[in-house]
Amino acid sequence: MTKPKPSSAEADDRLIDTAARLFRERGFAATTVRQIARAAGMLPGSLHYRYPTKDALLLALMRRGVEADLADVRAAIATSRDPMERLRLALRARVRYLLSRDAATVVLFDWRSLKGRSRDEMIRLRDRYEAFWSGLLHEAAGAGRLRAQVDLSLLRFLIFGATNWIPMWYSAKGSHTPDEIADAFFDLIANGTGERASRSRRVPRRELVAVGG
Amino acid sequence: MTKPKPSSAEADDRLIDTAARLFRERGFAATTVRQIARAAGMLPGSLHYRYPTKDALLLALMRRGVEADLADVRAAIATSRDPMERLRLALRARVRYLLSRDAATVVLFDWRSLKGRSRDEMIRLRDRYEAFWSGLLHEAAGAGRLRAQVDLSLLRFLIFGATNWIPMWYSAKGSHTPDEIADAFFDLIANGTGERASRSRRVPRRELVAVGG
Amino acid sequence: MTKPKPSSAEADDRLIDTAARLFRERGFAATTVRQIARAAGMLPGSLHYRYPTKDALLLALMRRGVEADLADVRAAIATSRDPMERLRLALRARVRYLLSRDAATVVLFDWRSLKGRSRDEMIRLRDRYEAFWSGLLHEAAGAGRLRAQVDLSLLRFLIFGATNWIPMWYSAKGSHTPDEIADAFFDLIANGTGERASRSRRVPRRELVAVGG
Amino acid sequence: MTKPKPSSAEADDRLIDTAARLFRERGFAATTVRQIARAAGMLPGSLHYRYPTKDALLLALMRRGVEADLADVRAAIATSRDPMERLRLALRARVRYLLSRDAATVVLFDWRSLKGRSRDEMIRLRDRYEAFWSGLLHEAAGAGRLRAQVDLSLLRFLIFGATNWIPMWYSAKGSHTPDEIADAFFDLIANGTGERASRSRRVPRRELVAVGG
DNA sequence: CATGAATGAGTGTTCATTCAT
DNA sequence: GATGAATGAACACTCATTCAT
Repeated sequence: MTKPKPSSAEADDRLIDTAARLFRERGFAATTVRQIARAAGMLPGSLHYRYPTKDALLLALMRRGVEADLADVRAAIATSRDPMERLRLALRARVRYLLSRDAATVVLFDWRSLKGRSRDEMIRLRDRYEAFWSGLLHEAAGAGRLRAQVDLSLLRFLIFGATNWIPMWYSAKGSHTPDEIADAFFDLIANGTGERASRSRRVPRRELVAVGG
Repeated sequence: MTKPKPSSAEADDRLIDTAARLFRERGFAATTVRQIARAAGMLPGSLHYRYPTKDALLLALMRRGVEADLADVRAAIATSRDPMERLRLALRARVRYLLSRDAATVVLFDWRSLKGRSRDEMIRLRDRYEAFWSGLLHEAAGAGRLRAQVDLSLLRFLIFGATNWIPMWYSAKGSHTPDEIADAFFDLIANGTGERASRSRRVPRRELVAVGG
Repeated sequence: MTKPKPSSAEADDRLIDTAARLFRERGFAATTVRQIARAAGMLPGSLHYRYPTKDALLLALMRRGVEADLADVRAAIATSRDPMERLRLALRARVRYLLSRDAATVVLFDWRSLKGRSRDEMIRLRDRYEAFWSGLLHEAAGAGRLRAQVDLSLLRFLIFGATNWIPMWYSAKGSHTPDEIADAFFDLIANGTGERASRSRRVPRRELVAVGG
Repeated sequence: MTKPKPSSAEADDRLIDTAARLFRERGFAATTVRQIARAAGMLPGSLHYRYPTKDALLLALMRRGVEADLADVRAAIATSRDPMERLRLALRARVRYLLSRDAATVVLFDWRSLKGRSRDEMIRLRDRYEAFWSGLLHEAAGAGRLRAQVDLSLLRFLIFGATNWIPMWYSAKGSHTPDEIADAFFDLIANGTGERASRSRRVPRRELVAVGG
């Protein structure tokens, strides 16, 4: 029941995935269409048959990326109604996504390569994505789960920065799983680095100590 | 008493600064030497007279960058002996540096463009820089100023990620100064997002217990 | 029945022939790929599509040259079994070849432009070619057709030098055909410039005998 | 009594000699003025101070070369009045000259690099040189020392070719001195390769007689 | 007189893109 | 529909030459 010939959609996927991998490894500008075509088992002409320009390929790749990202995160948080839990789940999904999809890294680091309308579109998508996370944070703040002094905008930037940077140092051979990293970051951001007990001077606060565990 | 002609060192600086700006704006691979030369008010030949290759220019630019960075941070923390204060001052210096020097961003995002020995050298410099920050964190941990459970390595990655990402969203016209951003990040990381007072005052805060689960 | 479009092989030949002509006229280093491309009716990009570098074009051109050379000479001598006749036929073929193929002159005068492996390969081919001629000379010497005192190595160098230099002065409008030149050279080398009759008839002619001493 | 500073003439000589060596090793077009200047211990500007263009340097070098050549050969033959001996001495001087002066090889192989008037001048000098050798050969022919059938023009080309090619294979570590090579060539050309004794002894050897036409 | 920093036209080469098949 | 040979504009870089000092 396998298809005798790769369907158009299959070849498209292969192209997108190959391009995403190469763009992540070397950057968009430093990757040639020949390299992509060869790695995908075709010739430059065939690549351009599917995507008229290199820019179009990048845009297609990024579009898929951000859509899948948002879908993943939305699906992840659907299982809980608790604002902080939803944040934690969103963070987990985000980190998992960043580390499993080459396109994610490409979206983060190569959006400068887009020009004109493509660029505008990606900025629009990024804004939508940020708005979604802002929503999550406001949810938590509105429920009184964040200190009043916290600047939600800066908090979002901190979370984005910390997570977006993970692909720069993460190694699959390292000692942490994506979920462990996400949880550790969440704990650090939620509870801070300070010794709670000493600061509040009071009782042990076991439950909080347990959090990062 | 100004020099009637740009000295060699001045022309060098102008070149480095111009290149850093363009590399930050468009990326190393997407910037042509002609663009750099023209923006610096010279011709391609003159650029190559000073830096034999585009790669050499990138390396020179990065070398200056990391050296100035470490020097700035070291100078900033010298005014205090309190580990947490030193961390806060280091963070301030780091953020100020990232936002004032184009080369800083280039070091972060274009090190992949280096090859061979240049790449090795930059990795060595980066490791030295990370070791310095590790030292700062261990200092604080050793003084009992960080919760024992905190993974210092992940903490460092969180700090690096959050700060390294600032140039991606910072706007000089925005409402925060670099120091305010640094302090806000420091506060978030040190104290977390949770309500301190309410926590010690109120009921068990189950939701937080659940978080780490 | 002519092909409506130049086949790939035809374009290759045209390129090689054009390059050979220009290299012979101006030398390899003094010829630009643009000149070659234009003379062959194409653009620089098309030239590099067939030969990745200027060096590769030179090597390909030389390879063809030496192979055709040796093949021509081998074919020419196959019609005789007399060692001296074979030498004469080889010389004729060699001269004809030198004057009909631009690549021959390029091989002689531009091999210094090759580097690394290409150079090694050409030196290997040249050695093979010289060994072939050494064989022809030893054949003649072994058959007692050369004076015993003749240094075969120097004789070969004399023959090579005299013939290799022909393209430097030969003009198609001149009064000698390639075969006439070859035969004249052969005669001079085989019989010398001296008066045969007088020598065999008369007294010792010491002075001449002494000359070669 | 040594000069404290290199005189203008000394620097000129050093420049010419260095350029001659490099041109011989790599060819004129493949040698840069920077390489020449550096090898001569100066900077490009200083080189151009003495010779306005690279072409002018080549011309100066060649001029010196051909003049010294003719002077050497003329001096060498002055010691004898016997036409054949004079030829032998001229050949010796020519070979010695070719192997001791880089400029000699440059004159032979890089005259194509000259353009316009420089080229015309060198051709004029070359013609004068050839005329001188033609004179030597006519002298010998007029004295009845060459077979009547010998084409003096082709004989001259043979001699020039054989000798001009010597720098291509000569090695100072080889087993022959320049004079030995010259004498061997002279002997071969004067007496040929054939067995004198056998020729006069045996039957006609028609085939060989026929060869020279 | 001599220099060496600076030049800009030109080099070999790359590469996204096209188009005849 | 899909290919791959061919394109030409643009690239990083070279180098003979200039000129202010």
